[in-house]
Amino acid sequence: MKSMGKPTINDVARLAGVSKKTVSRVINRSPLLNGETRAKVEKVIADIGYVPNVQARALALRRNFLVGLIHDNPNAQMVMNVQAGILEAIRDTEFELIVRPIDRGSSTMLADVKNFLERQRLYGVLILPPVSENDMLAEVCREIGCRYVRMGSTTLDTPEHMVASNDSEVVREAINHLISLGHTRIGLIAGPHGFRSARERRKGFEEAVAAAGIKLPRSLIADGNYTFETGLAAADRLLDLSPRPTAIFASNDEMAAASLHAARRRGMNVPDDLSIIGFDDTAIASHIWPPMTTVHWPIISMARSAALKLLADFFGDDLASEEPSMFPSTLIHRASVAPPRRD
Amino acid sequence: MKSMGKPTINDVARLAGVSKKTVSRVINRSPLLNGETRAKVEKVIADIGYVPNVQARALALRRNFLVGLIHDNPNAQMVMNVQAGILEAIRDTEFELIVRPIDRGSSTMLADVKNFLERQRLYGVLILPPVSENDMLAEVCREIGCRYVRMGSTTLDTPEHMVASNDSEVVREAINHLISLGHTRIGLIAGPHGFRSARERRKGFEEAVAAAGIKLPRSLIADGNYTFETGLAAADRLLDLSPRPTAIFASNDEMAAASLHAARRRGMNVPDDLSIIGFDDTAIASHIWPPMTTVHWPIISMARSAALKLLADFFGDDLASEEPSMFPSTLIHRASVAPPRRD
DNA sequence: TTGTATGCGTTATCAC
DNA sequence: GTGATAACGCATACAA
Repeated sequence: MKSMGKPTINDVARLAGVSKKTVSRVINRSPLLNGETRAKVEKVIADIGYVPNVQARALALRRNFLVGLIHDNPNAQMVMNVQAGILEAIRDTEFELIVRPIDRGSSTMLADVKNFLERQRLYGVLILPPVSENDMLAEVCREIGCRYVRMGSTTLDTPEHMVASNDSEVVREAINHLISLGHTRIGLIAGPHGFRSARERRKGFEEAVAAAGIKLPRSLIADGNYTFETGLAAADRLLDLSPRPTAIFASNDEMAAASLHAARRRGMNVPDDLSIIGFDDTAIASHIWPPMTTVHWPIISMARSAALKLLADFFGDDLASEEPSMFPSTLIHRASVAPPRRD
Repeated sequence: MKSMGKPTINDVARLAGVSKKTVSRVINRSPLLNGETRAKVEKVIADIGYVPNVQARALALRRNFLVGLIHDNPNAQMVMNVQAGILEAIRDTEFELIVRPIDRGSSTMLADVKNFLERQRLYGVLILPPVSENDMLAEVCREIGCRYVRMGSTTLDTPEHMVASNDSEVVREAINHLISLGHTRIGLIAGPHGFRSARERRKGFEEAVAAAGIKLPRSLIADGNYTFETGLAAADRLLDLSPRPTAIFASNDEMAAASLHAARRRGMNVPDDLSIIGFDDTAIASHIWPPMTTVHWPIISMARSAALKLLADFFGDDLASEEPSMFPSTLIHRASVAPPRRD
């Protein structure tokens, strides 16, 4: 009896009276296999509790059954949501999730990622914004032959490599809502330059304002960095203006929460003295007081779908490859918006 | 020239005129090696850009260079913080992080984890609360021979397998602070039964109240589940009481934020009508208005330290094994606490 | 449909 | 100190 330790494919083959290759075929669901043989092998596998060795398999296949998540410090809640979506997609499969944060400013970023992908030989990677907007990164994946799917705020790649939302459109809708309520002095807290999502959201804002024939002084646009602190500074700049804006659209929830914070710090009332709309619909939006009107960004669904796309040829194309590539965001009405106060 | 694709250990051996094993010794820093031979091999490695194949290595060593994170749905911010801490510890090493959420109610949980560990052959795993409190899980790790470090709110294991905080102690301090301000009707929103952290925090609360000679009607303790929604319900129950509590200690920030939400929904003012203290010091605590007094739980440091402990024998014991096992939490004073209003 | 021989790239054994 | 050879456990090519 050589069956020390964990049973291997050899043990199964010996006990079932077949060759290793046959066992291998059973495991990999080869279609051309006698039903009886298959049943016999499967019984042995179940009996002795055989589990294929992933390392050996990875070596032979030159490929791991790991899904990578590449991201560059967007906010915590978003990364968690994405992870939740991916994990939902790979639940009950043999895939596992490996997390890889990178430093988008770093000059060695591309080389780092390349190194990472070559070393780990992942089955595929999901790339989050904002790094997902970097075309060279996608090019690296293609070069190496690593599957990839990018997430973003607008279409960046072909459908099988992309899952996107329609940010500019939904922001237009949000701003129109403010305008229809009577707001004309609306401030924008923009996201960081270079972020496609920031550009798209700003574009939607500017288009809506322009379409309504409202002229937009440059001072009503304050730059933020998607963080609470920069949001606070931007909101303060906006609220120092005279006349003050009666509404603020912040390019993400953190900065929107910061606007609320800044307003209340000055003793202002939301929404009576100031209406606020955020973007993302993260937990904080519904947890703060008053509950905040915001754009629901279907990040979990997007991530799940992206993961399914990534695994399309594993699942056999039928389902996964038909995953949608566009996920419309929607405006969620809560309590941080009201008509402007009559002066 | 057989050097297609990526260079292997064979290429290095051939070019350097030595055997594979010698190259292997260089890679693994074997002490018994001629300095000249080593230099020669290292030059070739650098010249052709050889990188060891992790899959082959994993197969031969029966062990991967992966660190696992096992957790069961604590809040998002906490998981992200832990990931940040781990990633900080393994930055610039060959280790990668693999994330594994599990279902603590599931009857197959232990088997699932065992399966996961046996399949992936991780270098080690970090276990987050509340599952970290499950001794059988640790036993599974030991059985399999997988390194592990548990995180928790009190000592659960030997120092090399444990990183803990002193929850009951710091909660006592927090409650004493309320009492010193003149509060005598203090409500507790407890965490879920079965969570050690919940028990520790409740213990600290009860001890402080008892020590001050305050009698604690059962009605002043409301059960929550560490989620915003259950916090909301618990806070409502507390605020429906007559007389109302003048202060609430919530066992985590989410429930504390919910208490603030509930109070403001009734038109109450925080801290004038109600003082609130939370636990964790997650982002929401400082982002909401008023900024919330809470207990800072040094989760990132704990996670980093836990990861270093896990990698202790890889790094060579000197540094990592001296990582502290106890991380004291501290009370952060912000604006959600004030003396009780005179009736 | 099934079996045989061989490769994947590393580490371990045990000689020299 | 160093090298030949055998694991490690699975998949692929090609035969049968």
